[in-house]
Amino acid sequence: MSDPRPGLKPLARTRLYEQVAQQIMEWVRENGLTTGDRLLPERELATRLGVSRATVSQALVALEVIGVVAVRHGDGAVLTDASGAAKVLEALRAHAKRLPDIIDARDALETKIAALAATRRTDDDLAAIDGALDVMEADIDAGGRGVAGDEQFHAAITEAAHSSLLEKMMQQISELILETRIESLSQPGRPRDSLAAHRRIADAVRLGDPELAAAAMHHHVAQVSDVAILRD
Amino acid sequence: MSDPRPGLKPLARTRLYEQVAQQIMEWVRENGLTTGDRLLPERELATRLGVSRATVSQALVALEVIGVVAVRHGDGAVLTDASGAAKVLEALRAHAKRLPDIIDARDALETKIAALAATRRTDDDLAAIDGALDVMEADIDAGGRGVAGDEQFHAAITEAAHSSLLEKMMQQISELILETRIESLSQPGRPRDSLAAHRRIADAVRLGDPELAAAAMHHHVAQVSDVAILRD
DNA sequence: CAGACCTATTGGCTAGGCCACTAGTCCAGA
DNA sequence: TCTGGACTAGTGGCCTAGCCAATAGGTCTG
Repeated sequence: MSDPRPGLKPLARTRLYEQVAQQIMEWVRENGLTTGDRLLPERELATRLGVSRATVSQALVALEVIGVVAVRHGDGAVLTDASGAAKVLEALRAHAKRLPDIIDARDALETKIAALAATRRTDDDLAAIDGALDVMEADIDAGGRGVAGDEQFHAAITEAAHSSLLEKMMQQISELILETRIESLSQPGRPRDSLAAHRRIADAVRLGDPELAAAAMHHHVAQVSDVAILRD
Repeated sequence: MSDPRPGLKPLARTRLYEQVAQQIMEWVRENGLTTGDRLLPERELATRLGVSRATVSQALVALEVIGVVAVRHGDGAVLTDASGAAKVLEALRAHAKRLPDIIDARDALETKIAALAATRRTDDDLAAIDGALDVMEADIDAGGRGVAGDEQFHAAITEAAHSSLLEKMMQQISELILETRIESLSQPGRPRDSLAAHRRIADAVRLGDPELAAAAMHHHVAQVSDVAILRD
């Protein structure tokens, strides 16, 4: 592993683990490995590539972060679907044009999130939720539409559900949701109704009643969607 | 290094480097470091965090791959995107792929999907669903576990919901499900029971009763998840 | 003052080792 | 027969110790 030409190469700075990772992927491609197939053991990769095991390990970390492989203690490194989260997200956006779809997805996620929040919320979570409601109310009192507080509220509820996966999925569709949310709140008289609906959700979460929370959230989403659909 | 949610357990296996990366980014945020600032030397990080330098190096590789730091030989590791600090934590957390989270998400999506399928299914959809049940039953009669039919069934239900967004999200989830091998674990040695549960869902969809369908699906997911957790 | 030359500091990588986990095998007991 | 436990081989996880290479910043010299 010696640099062939020490003379002129200012930017050739590649880490060894990058080359190793590249070679591994090349090997995978050449041998036509697919999802679920197991890579060679670290020790063998190390000897075959003429590097130390630590470097191979770094390469696997890189591949793992990228999402190409999953390294399993005591078992080995297996290939996972090469279509990373980025591609999924893109596909998501491409398919997400229809508003009703967005509403369906939002209902699915937020209803469950509300139920989970009711059972898992900590006191801190509750404080955050109440804080969001205060922000929303203050804004509405001042003549605003409470958009910021609305967003903050849903973020707080999501946080209180303590489920990273659901949180991630909510983020994926959050921008899409924002549009419908703004439209809804721009209807006269809506902000007050919306605030009340949020209060009902918050109360259910406070009580720790998952079914009530889910029902309240479902009602809220349906209410908001009404307007969006009418205007569609 | 405390898990925020103790009650639920086992799959929390995180690599040390992930924790190290999280702590580094946390430290960055606490000290208000921004783009261009230099991190502590690897050796010092190692001693401060009580891990080996190799592990710190792995963490830096991960952060480098994500794109938040650039490691410069002889100089140090500098932040390239301080704004990404929050995202990193979340990405790493998401990478932990905890089983309970996946179950939560699956429940959220499939319940809604079942309800939608009940209201939107066409006759063709229904035929596909019944076909999947037939496949499952035949397989079980032949001594199999009906895995293929099971997959087919859920795909048919998802199809019947006619929501491309939810479908995409389910695809995302199913990848995770496969990775954590829930599928294999979730075969409760009693394929007949599983078949019966599927029948109940199909019947509710046939009747066009969204609430019943949702309830049946929820029960099914809960049943499957129970087994997975118990057997772990 | 400008340039060459040290030198401390830092990352890059290796070597070797021990431990923990996984899966398969085999054997004893119900 | 079948279940469950012990054993074993193979694997990744992480550590210790060390040397090499690059960088930055000082100091020395002309």
